[in-house]
Amino acid sequence: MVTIASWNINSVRLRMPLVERLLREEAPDVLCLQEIKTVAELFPAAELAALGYEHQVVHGQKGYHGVATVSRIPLREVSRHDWQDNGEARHVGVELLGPQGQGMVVENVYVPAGGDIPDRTQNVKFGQKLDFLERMTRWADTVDRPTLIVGDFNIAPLESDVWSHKQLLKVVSHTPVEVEALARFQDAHGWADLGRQHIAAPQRYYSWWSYRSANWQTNDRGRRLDHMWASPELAAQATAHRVLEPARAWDRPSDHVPLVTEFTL
Amino acid sequence: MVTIASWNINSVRLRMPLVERLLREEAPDVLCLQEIKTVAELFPAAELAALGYEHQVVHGQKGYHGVATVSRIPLREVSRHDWQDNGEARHVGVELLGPQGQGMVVENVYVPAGGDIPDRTQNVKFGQKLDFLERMTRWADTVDRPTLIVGDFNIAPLESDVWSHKQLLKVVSHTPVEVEALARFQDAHGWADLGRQHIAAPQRYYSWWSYRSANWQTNDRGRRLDHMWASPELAAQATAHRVLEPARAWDRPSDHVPLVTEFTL
DNA sequence: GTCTATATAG
DNA sequence: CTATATAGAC
Repeated sequence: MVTIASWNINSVRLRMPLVERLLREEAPDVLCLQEIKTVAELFPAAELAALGYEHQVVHGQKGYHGVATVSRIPLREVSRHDWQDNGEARHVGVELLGPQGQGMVVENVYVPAGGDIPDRTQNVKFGQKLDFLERMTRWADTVDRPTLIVGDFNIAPLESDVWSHKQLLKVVSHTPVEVEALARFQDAHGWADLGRQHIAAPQRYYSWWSYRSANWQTNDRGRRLDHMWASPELAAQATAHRVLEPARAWDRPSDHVPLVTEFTL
Repeated sequence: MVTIASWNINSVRLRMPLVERLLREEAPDVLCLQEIKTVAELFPAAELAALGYEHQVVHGQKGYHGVATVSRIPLREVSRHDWQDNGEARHVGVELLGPQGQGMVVENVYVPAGGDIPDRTQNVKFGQKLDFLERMTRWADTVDRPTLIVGDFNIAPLESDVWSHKQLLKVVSHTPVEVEALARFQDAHGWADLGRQHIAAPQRYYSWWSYRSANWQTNDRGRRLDHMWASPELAAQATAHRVLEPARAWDRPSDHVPLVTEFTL
């Protein structure tokens, strides 16, 4: 069995106590982090190694974005895509090497948030987000081996992925143009949405609650921005999937919670 | 008996836990704070009142400087001198009104640091510091009732007020021109230096250790920048004086430690 | 080194 | 609201 987790940590240095808690409580074999907000030199490599996650690939940048995949299973970096072509660190791909993971490819991605206005002409960031998705779709066309892609997609595609479909139709992350772009990406490889494979729509499923909303626990204005998607042949081996909602209430939390999937490989 | 404390707190909002600890451990009747670094609206008035310090005068400003005097004894504000004439909040004077303090005047002052270069022509801040002291001296000429002046004077006048007289002769805070300006201020009213009245030179007496010096506890490169000076008739009633050095090692400390003096009034 | 303010991002 | 980076102050 192999367990893989994904978490937008919103500064890994600030939240190492939370990362440690996740690793102790869930003990995933692989953890994919997004928004590490640090360069590789300042990544808490030693602490993670001490916790058993000695295999690490870090694609960081100063202050913003940045992704890292750490593992108890040996792995090697196989790609670093820059789907925006602007130097931002938003993806790293690895291949698991151990007797367990055996050749499985894990793509760790942090899709751009896309700014506030859902219009290419008024908001360049929105255009960049769509461009990112389009280039990622072209890449997906070429994927020819069992692959898992996880991370913060910054899009909640389904109605039950948001607290109010109607009120979020014009809010970046849930607009039809984004949902359609994500659907094209999904179709390009036939990705299986593992989250919804285990927690089927229209069940409530959120992975992110804004810091700005005060009583987030009561109001529950969440969105499912984080995903774990698998090649069809891999999806059949995903035996369990958890959304660690309690992590949103941990001390000084990330605004995202971890997702965990178990595979029988 | 009346106990009066003075402390450059270097942001009162950030260090309220330390202020609370001081108030619980020393229980002074009056606490004079410097460098509160906040406007009066954001001063932690309610917390201090809850600790028994319900009488408060706050002369704050946004981000920089700012002084406040809080007390268990009733008091009234009697002055707010702007000895630099630039709008900075560096002084507030109060009169104690209770049956204990009875008419004692407490002047709370934060003398400008003065920049790095001890030369008026090269460094305007150094000139402003000297101007401040000169105007404060003209004011001292007029003091005609028992007065205590406390605060961060930003000058260490004696050789034993610094870790190395020789190495600090050209360092702002211990230059002869500053020491002479402070001596003129002292002579203008005949202020008694209560610190040195109780811990006589050449004994070591420091109230400040720079954040920048790494092993400040071992190297002990301190300076006596904080003072409590009294009118001659009041000085005779100062029965005890303490320098709370341990406070420099408290969690997330100020770079200054509190001074406490007890009076039999 | 440790603060505050500001700008930018999410 | 919660982050990071930077500048200025001490």
